[in-house]
Amino acid sequence: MKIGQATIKDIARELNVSSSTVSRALKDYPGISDETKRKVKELAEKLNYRPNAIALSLRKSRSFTIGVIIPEVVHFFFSTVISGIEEEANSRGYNVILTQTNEKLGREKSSIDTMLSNQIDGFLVSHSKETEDFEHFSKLLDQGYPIVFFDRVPQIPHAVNVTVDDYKGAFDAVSHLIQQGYRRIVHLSGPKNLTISTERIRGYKDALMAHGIEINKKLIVECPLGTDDESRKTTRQLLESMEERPDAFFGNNDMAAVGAMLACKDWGLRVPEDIGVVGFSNWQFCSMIDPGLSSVAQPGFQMGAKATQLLLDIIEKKINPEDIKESITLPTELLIRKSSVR
Amino acid sequence: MKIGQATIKDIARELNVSSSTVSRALKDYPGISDETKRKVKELAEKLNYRPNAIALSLRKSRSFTIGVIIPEVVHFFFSTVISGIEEEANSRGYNVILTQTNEKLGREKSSIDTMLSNQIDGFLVSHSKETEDFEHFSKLLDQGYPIVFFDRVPQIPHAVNVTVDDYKGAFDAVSHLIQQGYRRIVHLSGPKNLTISTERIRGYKDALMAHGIEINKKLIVECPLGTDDESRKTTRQLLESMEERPDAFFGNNDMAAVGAMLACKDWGLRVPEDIGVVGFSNWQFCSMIDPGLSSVAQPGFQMGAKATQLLLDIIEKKINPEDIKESITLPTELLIRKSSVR
DNA sequence: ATTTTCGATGCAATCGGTTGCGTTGACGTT
DNA sequence: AACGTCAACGCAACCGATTGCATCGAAAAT
Repeated sequence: MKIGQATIKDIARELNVSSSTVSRALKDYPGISDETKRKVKELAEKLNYRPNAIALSLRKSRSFTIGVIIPEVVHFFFSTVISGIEEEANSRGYNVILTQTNEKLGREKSSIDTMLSNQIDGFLVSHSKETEDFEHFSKLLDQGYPIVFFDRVPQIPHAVNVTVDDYKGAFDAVSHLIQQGYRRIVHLSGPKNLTISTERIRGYKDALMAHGIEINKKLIVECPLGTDDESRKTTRQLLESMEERPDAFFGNNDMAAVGAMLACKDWGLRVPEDIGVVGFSNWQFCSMIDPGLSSVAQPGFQMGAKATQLLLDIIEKKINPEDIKESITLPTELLIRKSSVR
Repeated sequence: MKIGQATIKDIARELNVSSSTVSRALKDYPGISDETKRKVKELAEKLNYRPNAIALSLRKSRSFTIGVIIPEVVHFFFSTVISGIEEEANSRGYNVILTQTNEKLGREKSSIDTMLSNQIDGFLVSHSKETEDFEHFSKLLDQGYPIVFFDRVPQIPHAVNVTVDDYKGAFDAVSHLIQQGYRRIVHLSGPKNLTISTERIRGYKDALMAHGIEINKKLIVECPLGTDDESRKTTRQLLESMEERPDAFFGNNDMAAVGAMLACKDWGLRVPEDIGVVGFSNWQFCSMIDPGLSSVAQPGFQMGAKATQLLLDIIEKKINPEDIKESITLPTELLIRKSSVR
């Protein structure tokens, strides 16, 4: 494109050979004289020749591009995942095209459409909060398109999923709170239609049960947005309405945990003396706030890299998606800071 | 691609017409009978036909894809910009392909190469910290490729740049500190080869001078990494070594400001009573920490959207880059929180 | 009845690169 | 001299869609 991008034909014309010869010379095929190869390569260098990837894509029906569909870019965890994706894809010679759904199902579907038009070689998907029906994905899988889901994974049999160990992360976090002597532990949960949310709820419940603490459904409060403002309000209402006040908060994410922490401070409670708080994700700010926020670290970069690695292996037929029986689960790690230690 | 993506030829064969007829029927060209149009569209719908964007790109020498080159994805400000880019590009029918340089000049150059191979229609660039020579960009401009630079803009005459008003942001921040009675104000600056850094330094100096305070070069300390750890150490050293201690910190970014704040707390100083702190960027965590961090907000989303809008207008020849005389500057806004008010 | 007109459609080149197969000519062999 | 061998290269089809320029047949005009 543009004025002056040299093509194989330009080289061929200049050297009075056919374009096939140029093509073969550039790729060191046998059956081309060294002399010709030399001349072709020289001229290619001089003209600053760059193969046209579009033409190649058309011919090979391969674009060496993968499509990433993600709820939000401005999100510490997701941006970390993107970084991992970008690194791995780049090192294996693939491009990354990116769309964010802003949590809208409609944009998820239209993203798929434009990506299909662009002949991408495979999808990396973390679905939106609105997505409850996964047919638009299973249709793609049936048609044979490679897809790897990460973090927000759908309930589709035989889908290749990469997640972190949400269950164990939650279990560890809540166990830690219990060991520190907290008993009435609130879980500020995520939307119930997300597997990550239900897994964390499961971890929360199991940790309580493992320590002989009865589960009180009133202590599981949904914070669908996951913002600090939302959880701040929710927490205040909770403190106002409950006869016996909670003594700890386990947030589905760090923003929710911070919101709870701020609400408790507003209410005159001290963290960690009166209230223990643990978050999930280990966002950057956890170590910057006072007191430092304990949090369950999720390896976002590794998740992106691993998902990409799987996808490219599937695309390049190095592995068969049907051989992957269960979800890939990456370990989480509880990082203990001041907010939960008394 | 893949098994079963229908093409125009499939439709043509099935209907016993030529592919030209199908192409024209789909686009409602005159000269095709209504009957044929109906049949073609019906079958296209049934076969779930999607035009092959790759073939179109080859034919038109246009890919409807723009390339974004950015230092880091995991960065609140840049991810916000990406979000703006993605929104604007998407709404105008363009794809976004993304690469991060991780602040490496080499990756900046290789990104350009692969993007050129992929026939992208234009570039959006924020250059790396390593980049001090801009020839690889000016060469592209000479060849006629549309480029819009944002935030980290190069010193190339006639380049189209989108920045925020770094100078005024810094000027306002420092003026505010002075008004609050702080006098010995340290500036934790960014790398000197970035225009954004030098502009902020200029704003810092001018604010001091405007209030009749002498500039002390020892109070301008470079924090090239811009991490909280780095500035925490730098600040500690500063507190240890100076005979007359500073009473305020203006950070080149929020991380640096937080680092300073933490170091001061470690040192037994109170914020804002003993030390005033102002950051730059207004990251999410500014309102979550205690005390809340005053900061200069930069409109990242708007910057991304504006830069994309300009780029697409140049690509579509709606505007001529040469008509854009000066840099586009977006307003900054000082948000005052507790960290700088006594 | 012959010519003109025009609606409806097909042919073939094109974008840039790849690749199976055929062609050419120099050389060696019998 | 006649034939086989092989290195070196060209031809043309192909990937999917677009588009200027035929072409064809039937209705309208003469």
